[in-house]
Amino acid sequence: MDGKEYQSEEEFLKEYDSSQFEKLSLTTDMAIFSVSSENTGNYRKLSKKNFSVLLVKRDTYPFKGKWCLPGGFVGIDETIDDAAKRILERETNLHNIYMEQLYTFGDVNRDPRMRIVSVSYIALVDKNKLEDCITENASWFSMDILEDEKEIQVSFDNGIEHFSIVIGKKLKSPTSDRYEYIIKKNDALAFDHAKTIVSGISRLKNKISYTDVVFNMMGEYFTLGELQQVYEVILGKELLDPAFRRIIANKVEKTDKVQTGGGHRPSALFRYKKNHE
Amino acid sequence: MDGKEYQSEEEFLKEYDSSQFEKLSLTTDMAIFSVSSENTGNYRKLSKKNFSVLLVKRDTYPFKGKWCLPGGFVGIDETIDDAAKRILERETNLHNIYMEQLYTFGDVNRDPRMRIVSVSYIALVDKNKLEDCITENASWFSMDILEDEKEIQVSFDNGIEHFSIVIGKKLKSPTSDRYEYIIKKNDALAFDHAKTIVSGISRLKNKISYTDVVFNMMGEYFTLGELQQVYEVILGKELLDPAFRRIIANKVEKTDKVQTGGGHRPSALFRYKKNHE
DNA sequence: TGAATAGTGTCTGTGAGACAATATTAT
DNA sequence: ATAATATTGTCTCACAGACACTATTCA
Repeated sequence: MDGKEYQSEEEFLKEYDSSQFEKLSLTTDMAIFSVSSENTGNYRKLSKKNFSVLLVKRDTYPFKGKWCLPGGFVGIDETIDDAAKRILERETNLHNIYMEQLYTFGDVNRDPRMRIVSVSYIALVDKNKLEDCITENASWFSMDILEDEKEIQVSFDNGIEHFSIVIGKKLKSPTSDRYEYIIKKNDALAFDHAKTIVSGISRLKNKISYTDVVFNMMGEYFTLGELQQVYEVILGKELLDPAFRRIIANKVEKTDKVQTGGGHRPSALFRYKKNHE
Repeated sequence: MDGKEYQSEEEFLKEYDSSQFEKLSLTTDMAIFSVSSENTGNYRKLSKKNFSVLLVKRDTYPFKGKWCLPGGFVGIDETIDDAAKRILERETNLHNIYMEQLYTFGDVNRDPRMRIVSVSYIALVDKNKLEDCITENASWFSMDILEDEKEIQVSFDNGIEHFSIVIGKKLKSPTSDRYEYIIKKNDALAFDHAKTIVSGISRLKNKISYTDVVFNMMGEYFTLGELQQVYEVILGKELLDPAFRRIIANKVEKTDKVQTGGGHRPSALFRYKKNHE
């Protein structure tokens, strides 16, 4: 595959439809993220929030019984974005979901059936609409993430099943921020989707601090405490109130609505301010 | 392509090899960037630097006579990264080049021949080795970039030919930093490579400020003035000396070599410091 | 009343922007 | 001597981290 030398671009391109370059199958897989809430029992306390991902149980070989990301094939007359959108809507029953291309995985043996290249996406779902998008075989898993210099450990839990993965990280180059991920432990996730999930988490974690993507996970109205919890759960660390409020100050606008009933001072409801400076 | 409803994941996956999902061709295209130098005539002055990209002239249809990014098909038994590396080495005669995946372009009609999806990469070449990698039909073009809120204009020049493109930008979502690019003017570049180049420029422009990727474009030894020029040319703006030196202070280490002969105070030669804090 | 969250004030240190000043060379 | 770059000093202002304090609700 590698040895042949081409004398010119012309010669090379002439071979574009030769049998040397067999066509292959293309799929898209989506890491659909949101933040789930869990009651604490204490009426005063806020609900515990969990960074969550939507997984689908495979009931056919290969990887029968394992969990995987929602995905499907890209049609020959269909844009990759369109395919991703189609799959997203089929899997969540929701529309107008935020979605962005993540990475294209192309290892030769990532699918045992045949050569399949996967263009992965991340998608973000309103945390108040988790219930609306549980279709057959799909389930939200909360994720507990432990990360250090060398590896990432993620524990998944959907209330019934529990499993965890360990992924090693290695910088692709000392000059870059790109990691090569190596699956060290994975009993429950199909294909290379463990890598996709970890890449997606990393993308979102970065992006939350320099874009407004979080608001795709919020309802129209939200309290700042709620918003802060979402930041904290994604970043995996606690934030100081005043600092947090400074950061998001010009991204949101206060409405005249308030939220009461929590056994504590009521909180103002805010709204995302589009086109802020 | 869109209408069919699947009762289950199983039913869906059963069809994985059905004719509904025809296989397609996959290529990779590379935006290979570097910084070229141009003599100023004045012995005192530093050479003028230009942000540059390597283009290849097509001598076959479609787009015969147009310029395009180096690229080629991904083999059925070949990783996408391997294909990219193979093409990069074929096109530049250089090894150990920095390379990272950029974006996967999958519009249905992006290639007039047939459905071809392209996984694009950016690559960065040592600015002292530009001459080493001019193969047949390939040429370095310097780029003059004018950017505002709505569009990007890039003028290309290789000393013989000159042309320019205009690309409109539109945020894909108000919450994101992702742009959709629309080609407004393009007479000289084949396929959708104008978009690829603009995406690549944008990626590099961002990445230069939070990673060390610049050093892939520098030789082993360099002066801080030279390094600053490279930053300036990529960022498209001038930097203040003290600020710049503060930023890169712990990324580089001073060597005992100096560079003289410039009609001005000699400059210390620095080296990239790997594993800095 | 007290537990819990909501919301604000302010001190401090870090770091970027800006400008000024000095150093050193080849012609 | 001069034009050009090399290099360092320092002032100021913006902003993040940290901590303290006040406000308000409901079982």
